[in-house]
Amino acid sequence: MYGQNTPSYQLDVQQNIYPPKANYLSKMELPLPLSPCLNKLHFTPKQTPESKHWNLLIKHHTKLKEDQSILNTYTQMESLGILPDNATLPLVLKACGRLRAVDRGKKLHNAVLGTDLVSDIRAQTALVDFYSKCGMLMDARKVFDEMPDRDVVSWNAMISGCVGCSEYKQALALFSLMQIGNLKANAVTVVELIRACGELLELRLGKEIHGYCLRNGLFDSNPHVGTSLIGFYLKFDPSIAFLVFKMLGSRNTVSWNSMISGYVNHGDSLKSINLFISMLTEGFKCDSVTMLVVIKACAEYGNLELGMQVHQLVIKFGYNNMHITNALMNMYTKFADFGSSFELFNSIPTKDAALWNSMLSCSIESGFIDDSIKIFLEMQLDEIQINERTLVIILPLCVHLSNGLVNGKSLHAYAIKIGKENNPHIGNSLVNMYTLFNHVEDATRIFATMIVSDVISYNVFISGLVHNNLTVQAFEIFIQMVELGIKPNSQTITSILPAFDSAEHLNVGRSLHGYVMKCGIQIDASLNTALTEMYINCEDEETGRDLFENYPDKDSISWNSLLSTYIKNNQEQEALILFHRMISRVKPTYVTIISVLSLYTHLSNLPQGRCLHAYTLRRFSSLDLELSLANAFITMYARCGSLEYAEKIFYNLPQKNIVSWNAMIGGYGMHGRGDDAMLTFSKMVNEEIKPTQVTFVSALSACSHSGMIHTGLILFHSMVQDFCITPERVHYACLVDLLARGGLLNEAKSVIDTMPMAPDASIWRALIGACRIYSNTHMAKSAFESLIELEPTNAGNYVLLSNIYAANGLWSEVKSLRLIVKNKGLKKAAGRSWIVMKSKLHLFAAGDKSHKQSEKIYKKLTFLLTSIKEMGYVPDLSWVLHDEDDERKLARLSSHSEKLAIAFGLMSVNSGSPILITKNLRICGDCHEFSKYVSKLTKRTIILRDAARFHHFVDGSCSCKDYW
DNA sequence: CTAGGGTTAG
Repeated sequence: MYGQNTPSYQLDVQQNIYPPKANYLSKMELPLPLSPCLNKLHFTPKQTPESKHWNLLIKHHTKLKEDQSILNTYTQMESLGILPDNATLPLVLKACGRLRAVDRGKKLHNAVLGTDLVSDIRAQTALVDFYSKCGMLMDARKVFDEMPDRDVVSWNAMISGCVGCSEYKQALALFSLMQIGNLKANAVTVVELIRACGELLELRLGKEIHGYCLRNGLFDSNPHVGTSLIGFYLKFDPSIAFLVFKMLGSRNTVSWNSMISGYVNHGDSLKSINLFISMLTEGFKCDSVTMLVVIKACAEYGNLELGMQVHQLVIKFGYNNMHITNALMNMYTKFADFGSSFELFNSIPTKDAALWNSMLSCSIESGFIDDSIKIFLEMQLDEIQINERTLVIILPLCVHLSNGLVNGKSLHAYAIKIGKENNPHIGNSLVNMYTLFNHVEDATRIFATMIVSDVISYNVFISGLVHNNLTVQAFEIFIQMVELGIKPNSQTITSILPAFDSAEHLNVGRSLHGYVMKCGIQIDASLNTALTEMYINCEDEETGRDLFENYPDKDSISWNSLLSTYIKNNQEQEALILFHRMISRVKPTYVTIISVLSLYTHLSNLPQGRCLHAYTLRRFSSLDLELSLANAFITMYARCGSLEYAEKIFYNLPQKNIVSWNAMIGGYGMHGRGDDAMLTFSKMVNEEIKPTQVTFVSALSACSHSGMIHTGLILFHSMVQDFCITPERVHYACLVDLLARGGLLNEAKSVIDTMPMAPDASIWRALIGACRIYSNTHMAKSAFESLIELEPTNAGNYVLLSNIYAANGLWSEVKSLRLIVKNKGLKKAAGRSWIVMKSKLHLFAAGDKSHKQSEKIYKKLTFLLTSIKEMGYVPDLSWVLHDEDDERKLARLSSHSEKLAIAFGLMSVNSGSPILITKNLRICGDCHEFSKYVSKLTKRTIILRDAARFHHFVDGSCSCKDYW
């Protein structure tokens, strides 16, 4: 049977001619037909002359490291019934092991069973190697145990197999057995043992092996030994590793690389760069790995120039593999040179997942979320398998997407599909994602099923709980980790401290501070910042301040944090003083600018805002580098009354993101320019930017402020139908506001009654506000009852209803309302108006006489009132809530804070410039009329920002068309 | 039978 088949095989072989080219096939000596009972064996174990050629061929491929060719050749041999000889079998098996060709290897094993190869020590060793490389350690061990005799190499193969299969303890146990058998370990043995000790973090044992090496002369016998010792000590202490490195007699490129990379991984990039320089000056050859490590060091060290020099070296030496390109990309990303990173990416024709992942990180880092999503999709179009690292990179992006939770969940499903749900990094990212979406239950479930819960997992979970205000749970998890012996690090404390943020938490906060000192947790800048914030929030400002002032290495984050704490606590003066101290010491970051900007925006301090703009252009060279900064300036200019500047920045942006568009649409809306808001909205849609929930809030309220009821309704429907955005409570609030202010009170009410979630206070307030315009006291009263159920202690709510009663002359109702407020001990916020002159803030309260020029201001005010009365102005006393005689009411009305501010503005602002006034509450109706008349009388433009919007008073009319 | 190398928490 065998003989008959032979000719066809000959043909096959001829088609695949290999060297040597001798016409060996014609000389082929056909084996004798085998007896049928031996059929199972299929091959003859006999060696034939031509089998020598095949074996040579295998050796040839081995030399060239062509594993696949080895297997192909072996396939040919198999079909010819030729067995590899004693020297070749190990080569084939090794190739099978490297290629994880389990079936081929097993088949080969079966084939040699019963042949004399079984008793060959090299063949058996090769089987041990093959099985362990394929992860079949039990099979490997079985072969090993049944071996008739073993030498060091067989022991090494078994030990190495154990290490390869992460069975480190078994590897060490084998070493003991070896010593009992009086067999001397060689360099290969100790290299594996050192690796095992390293993986087990067994410092003591590793040192013993180190001693064994020294005693047995293994330390300098082979550079692998020293290098693996360096790698081992690097897991504990780079300075010990360096001692070993210095003692090394036979240093080679790999040992240098190991030490250089060790320093980088320990965050000591400077040492690693210096070591690289010594390597060059001592004349050692570097290779592509050296460059790879040094690129990482340059990125870490943060010196762009050095990094570019290394890049040039890479080009000069001609190293370009994907690893190098990837490292360079990451370096440029770290330097915020996203363009270079992108260029490198494009320069490579075939990209693997790791390169795509780096491209994704680069894009995310550059802040363009939409581009990042595009890259993620392109990556899949390029048929790149999304791996667990991709997921870890992309998951944090979900929080910024309009359908983020859905996207996050499908990524979660994908992780399960590719069997990576138990990957600790995936677990951490998922816990993080779910907590940010306030899905604490999902996060808790994932955390509970995580196999590896290290410090990082605990930190992520704790900060997630803190994010959800679950202080008690966060603290419990903290206790749990301590009890489990997982050492909290500085980030753990940094994560948990924000949970303790009021005076009653001071003791817990202090004890955490004590814990830090007791455990010797290093206080880095961010932990110091967290402690500072904790003390300030817990009203121990002195300790907080001390911590801040005495910390030597304050980074910009420390400054930014205290700055924003002051801003949050309305300590404006402290914030500004701090800002000026800061900029003389460290370079402010865009976070600094955004915080200070928010302060100026809040205060309507346009002059200072403009100064900050100029300062930023000087310090940051261009706003384009940081889009969020540009967006913050758009908001600032819009909210400080200068739409012109906002537009200037907006239209000059080389690239806009969704926040830019939202800021501009919101800006137009606030100024009552609904048409422009809608125009901008359609431009945005035309540019294929997908509007988000936030966009619709801005756009809907723009319609509302401009009385564009019809447009608003269309927009609301389009949001659901065309943009697939499920309306949230805020959107219903906009809708109610839109309808109610347009006079469709019943329709507004029916929206409230049918909306899928419970209305909140702001929705009821919108309805009540509209009831005032349309004098519907009945609906106002019932809405009010729902409102105070939600917010019983907000004095403003009572004032709102009281206003309506007063306007309709229902004085007894006004009185009883005031009594309720008085009995409950509620205080309403005082009305304040201010004007910024030459960066100085002039603040006025009603009836205020504290201003330096008070006398002149009142004189001016009296003059204005008299003049406009002649033009037809009639004071509307219904805006006075106090039940007094008309004379007192008039006096009160005449000294409202906005009137004082306007009078002062007219006296002090250059004619020609508009007068910019800001009010903390909504403008009073009488003051609104007053402003219209004054603008006509004085031919000045008055721009007033109240709590809801802008009013531009020009020549007797207001931009809000009395619609507010 | 053996040492060093790219992308992964906020």
